[in-house]
Formats: sequence, structure tokens, C-alpha cells
Amino acid sequence: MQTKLPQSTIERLCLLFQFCAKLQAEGIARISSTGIGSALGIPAHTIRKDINYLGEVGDTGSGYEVSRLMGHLSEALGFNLPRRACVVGLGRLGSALLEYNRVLPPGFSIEAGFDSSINRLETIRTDIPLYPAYEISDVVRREAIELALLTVPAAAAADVAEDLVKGGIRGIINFTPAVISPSLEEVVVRNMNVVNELRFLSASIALRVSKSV
Amino acid sequence: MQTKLPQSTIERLCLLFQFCAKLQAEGIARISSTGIGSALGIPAHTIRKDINYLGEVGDTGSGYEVSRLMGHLSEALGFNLPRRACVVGLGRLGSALLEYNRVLPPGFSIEAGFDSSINRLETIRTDIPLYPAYEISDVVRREAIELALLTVPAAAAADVAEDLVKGGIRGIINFTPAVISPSLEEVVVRNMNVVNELRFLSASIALRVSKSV
DNA sequence: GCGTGTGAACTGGTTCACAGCG
DNA sequence: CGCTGTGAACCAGTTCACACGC
Repeated sequence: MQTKLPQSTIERLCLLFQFCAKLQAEGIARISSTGIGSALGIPAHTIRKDINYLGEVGDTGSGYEVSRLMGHLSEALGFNLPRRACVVGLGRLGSALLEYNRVLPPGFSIEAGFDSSINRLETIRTDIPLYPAYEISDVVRREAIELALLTVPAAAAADVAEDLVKGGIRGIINFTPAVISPSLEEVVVRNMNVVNELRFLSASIALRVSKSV
Repeated sequence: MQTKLPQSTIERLCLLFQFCAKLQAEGIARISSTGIGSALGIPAHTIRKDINYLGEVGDTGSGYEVSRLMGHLSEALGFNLPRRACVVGLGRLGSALLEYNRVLPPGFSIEAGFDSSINRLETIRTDIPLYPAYEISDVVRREAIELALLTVPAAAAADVAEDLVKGGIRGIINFTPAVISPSLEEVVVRNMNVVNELRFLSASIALRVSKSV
């Protein structure tokens, strides 16, 4: 059980897990590295290497058994552990994200929403408990929330991120254009910046590059 | 003017462009690679290498002049070109994205929204013209739309993507968990999958990895 | 023969270190 | 003397190729 997986391998394994879940839903029990590769648009060698980080999992000659593969993935990447998340900033995007609670795969749940505007907290209709922004660190700690979806205005992002860290957050998805560098090194930050992605597409087109991620 | 920029360089340069815009708004005219690096959380050498792909831009001994740097970036990555975009699938997320039209940087604009439900098209209040899904390829072509934000249900994603390609789309941001591999190789696809990002965070925590992107 | 597992070869992006110029 | 530009060194991840099991 390595701690040395390259980041890109982790990303691909997450994708693979999702894909396995889909296979399972379709009742497919077995899949080969070539099968996976073509479905995911990734070369088969890469898939095999990635899976090998988990130890020997496949049956030589006949591919991988989906359920066993998922088992190994779950164990290695902790997908069996429950993960409690929250949404911080309940503008259009943030309140749309609250709805994700319904489609989240087993294990993930959204346990809280935060906003600095009391008005908004009162307006939004949802089953998820909502709290004013100043309670962030308290609630995060009390509710054992590990993950945050950050959709506040850019100017507030850094401060809010610190509140989250104070509450003991472990990972943040940063939807704002601000750069977040938490005081705690262990906190993982992922950036999902629509505007920047648009820029990337625009640049790629301008350069006539082709390959994607 | 290279066409050989590594993908990660392009990503960093997009970030840099955004950062320069911010500097300019604050009236800062000059910045060194170290300054950029610490603001963006990227080592200074990397910044210098990245910028060098654009040719010589800095003034030895005194860093980069922000406006000139932006000029070079705009030219190399085509940020001066206008880019027309559309949103396909107007659920919670999609209709939230329509709002982005207000915050998009100069050059970018959202010119159309699509949904298969006429009901939705009639309900949503926006200045952006909305069309039924079957008009996608026509409208995309007629309106010279180059970029698409894809927020339809996963099951529909592949088909809709093909419609976009038929209309001549150049780049797609795929918010769905489906894997999009357009028939046209030139079409660039970027995946922004919230669920998968959550999985990635969860995995990173489980592995006690630290570094982000 | 098909398909996994894996050491070895390769590739290209990142890091380093220093020359050169203001 | 600070900071850029850049060739060279390094290294991680990807790709290859083949041995082995079914």
C-alpha cells in the first residue's frame, strides 16, 4: 500500500473507480486493460501500470474482475471511508452545488452550507443545515467535516479558507479565481476555475493543440 | 511563436495572465519572477521558463513590465481574440453558469443556452438567447460559437457533444462524469467533474499526500 | 493466443546554475 | 548587485517489450 502514487495516477484511478461503478451497474463483471483504456481514452499500458500500484489484482489472461478491482481501489484510496463535505458561499453556483447531495456516490455527503448573508440563509430551500459564515470553524469541527466546496467571492476566499483550516478541514475545492495556500501544508487544494478553463481552451485553440485531460 | 508549449505551461500562463490583470487593476506596473512565483505558489525558475517560451520579455535586472507581459501573453495565447461560448443543459448548474456572462473577462461572452426541455427554456429569466436542444448545431454554426459548457445529464453527454462538433465547436468544458471523445481530433475537451474532484481529495487525504494543483 | 505484470528504455518537463546585462 | 535568459543535468512518469500464467 504505497503512498507514492503520482498525482496523475491518482486522478486516473478515481476515474477508473467511477467507470467500474458504471460497469457494475450494467452488470459487467470483467474488463481488460484495453477495454478500460479505450473507454477512458487512456493507453492500456498506463492503465496496467496504474492498477499495479495497488498490487496484483488482475487474472492473467482474462483481465480484471470488476468487483475485486473496486475493492482494491476502495482500500488503497479510502473510498470506503465516509467523507462529510460542506459548501461555503451560497450564490448561484454554491446553491446549485447543495443539490449535488442527491447524486453524490455512497460515502460522500454534504452536511452544511455557509454564507455571510443571513438573508440568503433564510431564502434558500434545502434539507441541508445552513449556518452564518462566522460559525464556519465551529461547525466544521463539530460536524467532523473534512471537505469544502469554496464558492465565495474571490476577495473573501483566503480568509474563509483559513477559517476552514481552523476547523480542521482536510481538502478544499476552490471554485474562486483566488490562489489558496492554506497555512497547514496537509490541506489539499484543488482548483476548479471556469474562467481559467475557458482561457485554457482559448489558448489551446489559438495554438492548435489537440490533446486533452 | 511556438506551438510546442507543454500543457502545464499553458495552464500556468493562463493563471499568470489572470494575475497580471489583477496587478494592473491594482496599479502595479512591474513584477519579478520571484514575486509572481510566491503569489501563485509556483517556483520562480518555472515562471521564467514559462515566460521564455514567449521570447524575451523581461528587462534584465528589473523584472517584467506587467503591460508588456500581458501583451506577449495575449498575442501568443490569443487572448485578444473574442471567444463566443454557450451553455448546454440548463439545470441548476447550467443556469448558474449563464450568470457568468457578467464576470467573464473581456473577449469572452456567452451567446446561447440550450436545453431539451421547452418548459425550462420558458422558465429561465436571462438576457441570453435560449434555444431547444435540437437546434444546437445550427445555432452554434450561425452564431460562430467556439466554446461550450456542457452540463447535461451524463447519459446525453456524448450525443450532445457530437451535435456541438457538427456545429463546428472548438472546445468543450465537460461538467458531466461521462468521458467525451469527439469525432474531431481538433476539439479540445476539459473535464470539470466535481464528484471526481471530491474523490481525488478523499484519496489524497487517505494517502496523506500534500501537494496540490 | 490473449492479457497481466514489470523491469528497462525513453521522453519531456522541471530544476539547477551560471552567464550576461542593466 | 539583482534578476532575466538559457543550456545542461536531473528526474518522474510514460512507454515499451517481453516473460509468464490462463
